[in-house]
Amino acid sequence: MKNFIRVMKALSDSNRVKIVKMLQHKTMCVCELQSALRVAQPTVSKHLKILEDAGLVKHNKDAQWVNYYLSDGENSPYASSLLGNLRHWLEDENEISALKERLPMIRREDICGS
Amino acid sequence: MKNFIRVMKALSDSNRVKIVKMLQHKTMCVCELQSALRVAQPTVSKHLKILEDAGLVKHNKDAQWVNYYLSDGENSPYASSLLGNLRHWLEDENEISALKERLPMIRREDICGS
DNA sequence: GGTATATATTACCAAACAGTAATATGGAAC
DNA sequence: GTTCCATATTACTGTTTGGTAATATATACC
Repeated sequence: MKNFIRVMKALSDSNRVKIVKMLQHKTMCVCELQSALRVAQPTVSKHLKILEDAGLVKHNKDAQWVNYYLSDGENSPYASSLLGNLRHWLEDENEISALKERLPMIRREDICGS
Repeated sequence: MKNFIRVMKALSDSNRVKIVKMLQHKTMCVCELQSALRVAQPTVSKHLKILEDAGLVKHNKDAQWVNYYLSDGENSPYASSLLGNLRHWLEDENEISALKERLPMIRREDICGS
């Protein structure tokens, strides 16, 4: 039950859902996500922790950057199923497609290590 | 997006998930749900409103009782999908199976109109 | 009509949550 | 070493949420 609730809660916030939808297109570091969502950096870090605790995303370190990417959900059938559904869900939402269009312009080199 | 968030939020609370799992077995009125969950009556009513707003349950009136039952999710692909998954999800959880065992003993005649 | 009962609504409280600014951590580059 | 930069953590704030008690609504029964 707790794991199920964790996944549902993680997907109950629009900024976290946006993060998942963006990570469907590419692995992103924190500063790229921050730039895409236009929120403060600690806010992004906190959201990522919640998504990771729910088994929805993972990360690995690349020098000073931390790259986040979608989990395959191997450890949670709930995460796995929802991630699968989210591949096609919300594709037509303006909030999401607008983000998707901006994605190619959001590059680490232009934002962080300027 | 708003509808998706509404469904996720609705399923982010263990008492609401329990209500859904119980309604998989039978239509129930508020006082039966209250007795099963052991919470105050307004708490149940509030949870039911949240579930209904998300398109997960429906109700109809039967004299002074209000019977709640699972929606078929026709108005929300998210509700529909989650309700489908919840048919088999959480079946092995102690919290859920304990409730299920008590279900036959929870009868409107014994609780409300005593 | 009046009373009893099932449910919904309101008003309120404590806990959880999303957000921020300030600070700490840790690796890269010098 | 020191400095710089990306990220995480802490401390705090306003808002949301789950819970309750008290009250309102609506229907059944007399």
